Amino acid sequence: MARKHTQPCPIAGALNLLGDQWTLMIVREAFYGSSRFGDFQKHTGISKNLLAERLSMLVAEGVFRKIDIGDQGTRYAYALTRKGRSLRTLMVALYQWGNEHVFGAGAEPVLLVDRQSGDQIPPLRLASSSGRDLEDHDILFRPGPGADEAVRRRLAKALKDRGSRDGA
Amino acid sequence: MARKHTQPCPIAGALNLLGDQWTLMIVREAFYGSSRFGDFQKHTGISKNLLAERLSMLVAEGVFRKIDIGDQGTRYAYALTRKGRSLRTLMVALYQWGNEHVFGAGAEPVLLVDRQSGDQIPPLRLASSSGRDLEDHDILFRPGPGADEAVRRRLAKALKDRGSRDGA
DNA sequence: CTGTATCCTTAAAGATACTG
DNA sequence: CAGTATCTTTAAGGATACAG
Repeated sequence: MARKHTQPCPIAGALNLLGDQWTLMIVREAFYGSSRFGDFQKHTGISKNLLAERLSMLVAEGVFRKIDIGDQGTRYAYALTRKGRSLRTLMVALYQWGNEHVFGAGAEPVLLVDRQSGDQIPPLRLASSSGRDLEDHDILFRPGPGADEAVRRRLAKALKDRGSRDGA
Repeated sequence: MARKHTQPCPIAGALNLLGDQWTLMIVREAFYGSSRFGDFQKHTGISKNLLAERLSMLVAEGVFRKIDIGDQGTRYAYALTRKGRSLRTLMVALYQWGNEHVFGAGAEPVLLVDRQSGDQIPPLRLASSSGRDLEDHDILFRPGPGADEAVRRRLAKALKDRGSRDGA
């Protein structure tokens, strides 16, 4: 990561934590059941240096917690916290996009299956509170309580740009 | 990007394209309505060098398409393709995770709102084909048609690891 | 306006060796 | 096993100038 984004933006904020080649690979491994330093290293191919730095960052950020599992402090386990487990949706979105658009139908490397039914998990569905399907056009970006002036201006301009685009 | 992942894995594949600090910021700008080189540059703060390289990569990968808008080939627009627009779900997952876990309730910089109802868009819901909510525990990772031997082995081990963890 | 070409600086990644 | 410490290499990022 060359530089951190400073804008108050959920995308920028999430990318500051997760936006590199390794972090989400480590999280993936955790979903696969890895919990030990060596497991993460072996399965991702990351160097020990980087892995140590990323894990401690993720622990500091509350995505993993580090658990001492005895043997006079020479063995530890890394487990996803609630915050880490809540990356589930993001991971599934990545799986589904990668399967469909990087590898394509018939070449999917990993399928997500519902344990109970054995059926494939259907694509994440973007829906309104009433359950209606939403397209790009239906999504509006509004400043939230954490927005600063710059974000407000940006979103106001976005509204205008998209308005004219949709009119064209 | 230091190195591309080589494993046949949807996460690795998606990360090869999107896993850096800038690419998804550019995509975000496109969702906000930007379409011009200068717009992307101004709103993200990326350097011209990098932006040119990223945009041409994204065009080559079919995420954007480049449109000549006259003026003897000195003006272009970049528009998301269907592949690019299908990043919508991933973007929403990032927005929602960033809002909730990076900024937190009451400090969300940008809210996603349904244009028709004006209501906030509810969290993406991970559900089975029958509509049942799915937790981490319910997701099984199965080798797909594009899996190689390494992936099959990895997933077999994951099944075992998670099995024993769930039993503990 | 939309880039390309260079150059320069910094930072990330990788290898190796070592420690509790 | 789970790291830390160092060193070297490589790549990414940024600035500036220039061109169609």
